[in-house]
Amino acid sequence: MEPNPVLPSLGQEPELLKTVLNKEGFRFTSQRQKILDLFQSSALGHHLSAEEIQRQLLDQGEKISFSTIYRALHVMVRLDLLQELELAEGRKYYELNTPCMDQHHHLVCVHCGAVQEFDEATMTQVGQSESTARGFSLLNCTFTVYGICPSCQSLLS
Amino acid sequence: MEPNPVLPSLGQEPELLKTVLNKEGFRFTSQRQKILDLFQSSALGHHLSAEEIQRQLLDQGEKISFSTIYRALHVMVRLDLLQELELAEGRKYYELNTPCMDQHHHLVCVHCGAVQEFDEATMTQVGQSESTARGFSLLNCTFTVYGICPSCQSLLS
DNA sequence: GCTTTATTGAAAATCATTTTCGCTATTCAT
DNA sequence: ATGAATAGCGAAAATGATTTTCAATAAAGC
Ligand SMILES: [Mn+2]
Ligand SMILES: [Mn+2]
Ligand SMILES: [Zn+2]
Ligand SMILES: [Zn+2]
Repeated sequence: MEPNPVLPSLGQEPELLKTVLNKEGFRFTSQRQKILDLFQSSALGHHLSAEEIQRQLLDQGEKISFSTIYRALHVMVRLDLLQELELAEGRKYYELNTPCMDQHHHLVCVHCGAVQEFDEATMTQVGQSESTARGFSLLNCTFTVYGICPSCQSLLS
Repeated sequence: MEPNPVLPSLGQEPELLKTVLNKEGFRFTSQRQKILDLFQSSALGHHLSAEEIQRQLLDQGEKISFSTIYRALHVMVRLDLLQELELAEGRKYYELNTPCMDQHHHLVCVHCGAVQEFDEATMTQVGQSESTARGFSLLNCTFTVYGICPSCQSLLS
């Protein structure tokens, strides 16, 4: 559960989140700051769903409604602070956004839901070349590998 | 709208779908055959949602309920006849399954929803090596590139 | 400070998908 | 073929994550 030391500390200081929000006509609120803080303080490589965000904030004494959580997530995705992921069925996950060049990808255990991250420069290149080859302007690309993790393999065998 | 000439003609003859179903304890029904037929007769590279399946069947005079469509889709995914895709928000798409080695990937226009397919052997290799390196048993991997297609670019500029 | 209006929380709405249940149709043994 | 056992069907209700509504609140900017 260490704070992420690698990423630029956007929102680490309240100043910055407010600046980014106001630049686009959004308002700074304590709820949005708390949600961003949660991402900044959660373990590197951890992905949060709306439900987990609400539970964790509640654990630290902050009661925030789902409407507010979902609205905050959408705003932060639009501002490129967060990235939305479709790792598992039924719900979306969010993580701090990493600059396009350092994009990472995911290996998901379909049995227990464990997620591992990996970098692969090749991916971004392929995504880039495929999209330009067809005249698309690239927004982002996701590479997700589904399998069964070692511990689930031993449980199932 | 040509029938797909490349894939093995599973279900092209009623015999085969029945065989595959019965082998796993499922029953052959006319609804399941009609749904599979729809995939076989739709254009290569076309992806169908449950709603589109119902509409297209209705257009050809076959009324099938959503419960039946969803159940048939799940069965056929379990039997490896179909593959489930998460191309766009909010709904799932299905397509005839291609053998693992010939897996293809998708380029999606986030504005109009247009989908293009591309092959990229590299992907499967990376998925394979990443999963074995971490002790995962690989099930499948998806590479999806999001962008804006040429015609939407000109509309928006 | 004061005005404007974006944001909030609670509750209701949405909407793709799943489940329930009584009836029908397929399978398989006779 | 015939019949028993039961998987699958359709209609309608339920589910569950996400979105919207709306009255009250609180940022932003002058
Ligand atoms: Mn990640
Ligand atoms: Mn495809
Ligand atoms: Zn696992
Ligand atoms: Zn487009």
